[in-house]
Amino acid sequence: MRLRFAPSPTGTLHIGGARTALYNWLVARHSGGTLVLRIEDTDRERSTPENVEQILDALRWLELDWDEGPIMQTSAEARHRAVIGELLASGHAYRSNATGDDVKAFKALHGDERGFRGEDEGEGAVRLRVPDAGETVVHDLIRGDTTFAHTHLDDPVIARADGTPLYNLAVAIDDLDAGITHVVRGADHVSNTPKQLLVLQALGAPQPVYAHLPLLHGPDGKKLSKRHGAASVQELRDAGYLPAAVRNYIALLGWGDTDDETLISTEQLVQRFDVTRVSKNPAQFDEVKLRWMNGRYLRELSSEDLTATLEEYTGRSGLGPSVEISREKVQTLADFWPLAGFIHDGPADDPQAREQWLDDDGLAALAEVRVALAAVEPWAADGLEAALRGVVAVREVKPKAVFQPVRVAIAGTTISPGIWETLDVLGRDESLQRIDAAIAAG
RNA sequence: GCCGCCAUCGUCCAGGGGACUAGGACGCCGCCCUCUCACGGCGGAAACGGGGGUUCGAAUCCCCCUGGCGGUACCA
Repeated sequence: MRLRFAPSPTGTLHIGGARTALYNWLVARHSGGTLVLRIEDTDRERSTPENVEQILDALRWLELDWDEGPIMQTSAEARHRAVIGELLASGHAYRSNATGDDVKAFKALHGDERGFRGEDEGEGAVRLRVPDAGETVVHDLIRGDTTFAHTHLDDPVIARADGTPLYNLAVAIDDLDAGITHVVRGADHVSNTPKQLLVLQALGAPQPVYAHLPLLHGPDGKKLSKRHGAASVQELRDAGYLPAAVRNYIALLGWGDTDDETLISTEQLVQRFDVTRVSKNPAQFDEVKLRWMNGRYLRELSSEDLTATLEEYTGRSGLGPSVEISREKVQTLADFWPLAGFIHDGPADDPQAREQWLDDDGLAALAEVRVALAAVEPWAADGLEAALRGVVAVREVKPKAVFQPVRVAIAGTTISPGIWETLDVLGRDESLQRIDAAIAAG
């Protein structure tokens, strides 16, 4: 079994493309097949080394490897031209100057459901001759058989007038040459498939097995785009998602096991994935669910691993203690710094929080806290909690009336990790200093 | 327009003639926990697009309609 993944070289690996890559990868790993990576484009302008490298980068981040490639499709143009010549010589194709308008005119004359048939003019674009009778049926692992009557098919253009190959010719030939046995790709290609099959048939070549994946849409049912938040794996990476969580989530977009489980390790995915069970319905990408899932994966990481991941993500070091007290509160890597950055960079500036909690009552409470804290020995969460609760008891107020002013004093905002854990991490000197500063500012 | 595909909670997935009072997950709502934000726990609302068939029986099979999507390029 040989599969291929052929992303377009636009420099962005869209989520749909990522899922296609994942599914190919899962099938290959599950069956011990070979996965070939091909950068698919007949347009040299777009296939820049930078763009290709970005695609590869995204694939590597997802931790999807390949067995052969990457191969640039554009490098095979000579072969494509040879095939075109062959098709022309055998009468399976012809040259014609017919334009899109000519095709429309033909249909107006012969009826809308009648496919375009051109004349051999000896020059112009190369069109494949579709047989007048019969039909081409696409056998699909996911969708079953789809029949296309030849009478409905237009003679497709397979090469430009200058002889450069077009997509439907190029993919067919490239897959053939690469010995691809299984083509797993997006459902937007089903209508193209009969054209590719006709090329193969004209060449007397064997056809691969197809599996067309349902399309992916954004939350509004429209095409997935930046407007929906992250739309590419590069954006997902920047947004602080874990590759394992992304793999898990994306695998479930269009596929579900007989079980009702939703948290499935990649190892399990490889073991259980069955392309024939892939859904035929288009799916919507829902970042909210991905966030939830990412949080679950984040919490499964050991503190050491989480710290290392977070240090790489933020570019900071010495994050261990603050990560430890924040891990229950973040869903993505990006959530960490806004929550706990104040521990390292000093209190945040949130005037509203100060105004609300550092009023006369708050300041009075803070002053008592300052005294109580100074006596704590040793400086550890347990003793810190006891001291703070002591102040609450003496002042006979709600805990919040004491804790929030302290929080605002040390964090600058009303949201932070647990208050005594934070004081613990901050240390005696820094904590008292921040409280003093808050009292002085008030 | 034409060709083709698809149709279960708001979303993702399960159920593929009787086990369905349609199941799970995210989200939402309520309660509990609670120093904020979260985590966690418990409970709840929430779907078979419509109409015809077939059948003793249809979410499940067939047809029509509707809706969505894709293709219809000298794009990929």
